Amino acid sequence: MGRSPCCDKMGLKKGPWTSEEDQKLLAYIEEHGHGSWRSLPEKAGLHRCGKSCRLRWTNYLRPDIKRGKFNLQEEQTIIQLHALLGNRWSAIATHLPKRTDNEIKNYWNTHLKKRLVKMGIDPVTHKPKNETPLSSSLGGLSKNAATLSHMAQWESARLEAEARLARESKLLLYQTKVSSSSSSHHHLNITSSSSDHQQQHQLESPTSTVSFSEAKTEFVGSSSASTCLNMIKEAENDWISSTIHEFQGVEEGLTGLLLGGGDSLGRSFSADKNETAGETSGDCNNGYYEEDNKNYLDSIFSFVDPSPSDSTPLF
DNA sequence: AATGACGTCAACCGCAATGGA
DNA sequence: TTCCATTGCGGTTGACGTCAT
Repeated sequence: MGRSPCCDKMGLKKGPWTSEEDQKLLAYIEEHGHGSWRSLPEKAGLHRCGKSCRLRWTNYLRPDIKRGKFNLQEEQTIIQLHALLGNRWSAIATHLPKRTDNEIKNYWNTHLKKRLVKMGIDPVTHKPKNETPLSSSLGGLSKNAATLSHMAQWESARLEAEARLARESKLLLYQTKVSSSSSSHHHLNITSSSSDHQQQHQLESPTSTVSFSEAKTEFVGSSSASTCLNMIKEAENDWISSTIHEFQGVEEGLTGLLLGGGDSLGRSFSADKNETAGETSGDCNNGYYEEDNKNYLDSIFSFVDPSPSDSTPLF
């Protein structure tokens, strides 16, 4: 299997994008769609490899991207989905529609992972690092863990299929719209009837300073494609909503854990005391963390096996 | 004010998956 | 079925900003 030679070509620019490059890429995609990424740079007059262009588009220039701080709901969703899916960033991103996989990955690595580690939870397994005392107190942990693992595999496969469908649908939708709006050079119209609200994103690149106030994203209808997307999105949202809802069934579980997580990211929480506890007590505050860990595990295992409560089983 | 440590995140690298010929 | 070009994905890097000393 040969590697793509595009990145090996000499003379291609690398590194941060300039506003001029952003404009060129944006203008080209608005008018023609991205088509083949490999041939795009030449056609768009960019001295970049196609891969670099694709990355810049998907991670930054795309109009349907929400930037800025993650809110509590998003943080919870990421942690919950990570517990299910592991480092499947693209699958996780599917359920945070306006966030890119790269952004989620970065956020996890720089914020959420550290928070879990600080609480003595293994960010890979989402289990306490020192499992022995806690697991014995919980009882049946290994059985539950196996169940969780099995379910995660099943869900993982399902999510992949869903993500693929959603991607294909979005692509179809976008291409349809681009071809029908070729007269507009500065207004990028993307249609999605699944979106209740029309949003105008004003994005400002930390690298370049291109303003997207002109790249108005207007969601107008392309009926068949949008209907298709709608259906997929509704099904997806139904599932993820019920899943997250189940997951959050033990309210003091993850939510409590997050609220009590307390590190520099406590910015979104009013958790001064917890921050103090987390940072000043170091690894000594075992009682505090054990309680958190138990809540955390409770939330996961309630999700896996809700039988003790009156929750409806998911499967 | 200087500088070193640390945190953040855009961008790159390279492998895997996919799809068309 | 096989080969190969292309795309997707996740891990990693490095530039830049901020904070601490």
